[in-house]
Amino acid sequence: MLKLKQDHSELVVLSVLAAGPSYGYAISKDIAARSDGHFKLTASGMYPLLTKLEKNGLVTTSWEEVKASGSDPESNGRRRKWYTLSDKGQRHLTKRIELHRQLQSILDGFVHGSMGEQDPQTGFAG
Amino acid sequence: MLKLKQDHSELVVLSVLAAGPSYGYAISKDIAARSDGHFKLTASGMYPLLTKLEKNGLVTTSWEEVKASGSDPESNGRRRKWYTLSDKGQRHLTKRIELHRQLQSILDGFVHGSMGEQDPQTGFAG
DNA sequence: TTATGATATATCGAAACTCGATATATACAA
DNA sequence: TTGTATATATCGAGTTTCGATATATCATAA
Repeated sequence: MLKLKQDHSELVVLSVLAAGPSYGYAISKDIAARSDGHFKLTASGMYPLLTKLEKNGLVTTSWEEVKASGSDPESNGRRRKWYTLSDKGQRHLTKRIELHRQLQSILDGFVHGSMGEQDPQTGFAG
Repeated sequence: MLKLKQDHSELVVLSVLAAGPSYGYAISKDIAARSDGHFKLTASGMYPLLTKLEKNGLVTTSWEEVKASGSDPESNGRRRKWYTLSDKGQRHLTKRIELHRQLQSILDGFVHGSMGEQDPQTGFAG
């Protein structure tokens, strides 16, 4: 299990939303699935983050009432809060990715040669 | 100026020490120079980090008295605290780099294709 | 019917981290 | 003697982290 800092979480969530609107729980499952379980963004990390993104105007939101197939039409079903990447969000993501790549590039300069013998192509020794 | 989180700072400092022993101030200058000023690890970030590394046994330390060339032999000069990467520290660094590369690899999977038209080789649009 | 797990959103709070400001002291050059 | 560089270190207000907790619906099987 790899730890995701908020910075990385934001990058991943925005990237997921760049593919189309989604909601907290689905994003969480999506991240776990697409990382083979290596990344896990739990509720306590997800919702404050989504709230922050909304507050900063990077996403727009809307509620969906999820009715059960055979349920009472009068009853309130589960509620889903959908998040859609805004234009501002897309621009932010683009900059964020540029910054991420720049960081990696410089970081690699430091890391390079600090590991002794290992395959530089894969980054894994075992 | 790119922000370095403690995780990254630790990786960079350990990588610097993998090249040979150094001390706080020199490491700080080294990092600024080798990153063309993009990374800056200031005293308030550096010393707590080095103390933590020492506490965890990743580095060993020793003090050096830095005498001025023409100074009174009796006077106390400046004091330098040298940090040397321990075997445990080298093993930790190796694992840390593997983890870093694994993280990047998965992160790239999410980021890939979230930027629209741009050169995937360099990661920079402008 | 009941209980177990999945779906779904959200906050709390203790611990850890961040980073500019601050403190202290020596060395050296203008 | 004044300013800048060298050198280590802590303080503290603000932010981040993340397991625990709370609430409620839905689906399935015992």
